[in-house]
Amino acid sequence: MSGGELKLVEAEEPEEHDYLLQEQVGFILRKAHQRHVSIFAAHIGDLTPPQFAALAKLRDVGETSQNQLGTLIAMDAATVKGVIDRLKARGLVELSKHEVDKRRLLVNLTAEGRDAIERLIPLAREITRETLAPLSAKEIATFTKLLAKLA
Amino acid sequence: MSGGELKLVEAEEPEEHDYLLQEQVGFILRKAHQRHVSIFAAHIGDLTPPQFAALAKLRDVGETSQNQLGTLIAMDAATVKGVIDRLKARGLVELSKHEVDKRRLLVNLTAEGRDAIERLIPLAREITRETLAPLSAKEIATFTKLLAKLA
DNA sequence: TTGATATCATTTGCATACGAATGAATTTCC
DNA sequence: GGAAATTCATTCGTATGCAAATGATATCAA
Repeated sequence: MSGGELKLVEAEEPEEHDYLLQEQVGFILRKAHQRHVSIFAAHIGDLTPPQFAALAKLRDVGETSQNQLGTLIAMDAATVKGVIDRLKARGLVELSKHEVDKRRLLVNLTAEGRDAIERLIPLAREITRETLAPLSAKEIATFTKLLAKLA
Repeated sequence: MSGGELKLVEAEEPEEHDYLLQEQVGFILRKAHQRHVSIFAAHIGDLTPPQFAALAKLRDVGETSQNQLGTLIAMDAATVKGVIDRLKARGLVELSKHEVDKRRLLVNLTAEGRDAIERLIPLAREITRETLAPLSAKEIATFTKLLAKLA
């Protein structure tokens, strides 16, 4: 009977597993993110992706509260504080108190910060290009659309 | 002349930017990863994704050196050390010295670690399912294939 | 065989990332 | 108006993640 034979074959490969880490989205997502960060670092060595995100968003929206900025770039309050502290220490952003709502800490680009982000944006375009380089133009469109659905 | 009118319209929207952070792969990749980690934590609260990855891979390959394990789960030597230290402190893995090559530190699951990973794998399946829930079956196949190309 | 290289692991330093606790200020609602 | 709930920000603790330096061991090659 084939049932008996199958059992014999299985006994010869007891290490067969039905759960493969390499196939789980979470694991691949983590690796893809790692690769992107590595590409980023190769092009922009003196700024991290979160720091760049903060500057780029401030360029978009102008002065905002630290918390609001955090929401816009998907960082919780504790994380965004550290990022802004470091940008402030480097003179790329400046902080001020909100006149009306005394809880709020306003963040804005300095002249130097504005120069920096304008200078870095072409490099950021290249980083995006290089990150997506393994895909064709059509695949890029598909991938970006699906990824956005998951984010 | 329409050229003049266009200039006027542009002058009314001086904040127009040609670089949008929300559209960059790196930024969306980071958000998608964040969402996955959040889903993971909701299902498996007492283990992080990297810790789970280490256990799952040890289940796959059996005893290996710490460095080799790091390669298999995409972690550098410094990071994997911290992960293994914590798993060892919780009794889920055990360490031993390689008999021949004295540089190597062998890592293996304990009985408790094996029980834990077997128990967690069904939850991990559900985590993968929930992470991909915004996509249809066909989209999942496409997305996974493209994501793997980027990782 | 020995000197140069390479590999394995550890440590240090820095930068996210987030939960939880805290305090200050504001808003809501009765 | 005032208590309760909410919002903004900070701090603490824990856990990745990686570069760089270091030390121990192993391998390679002249």
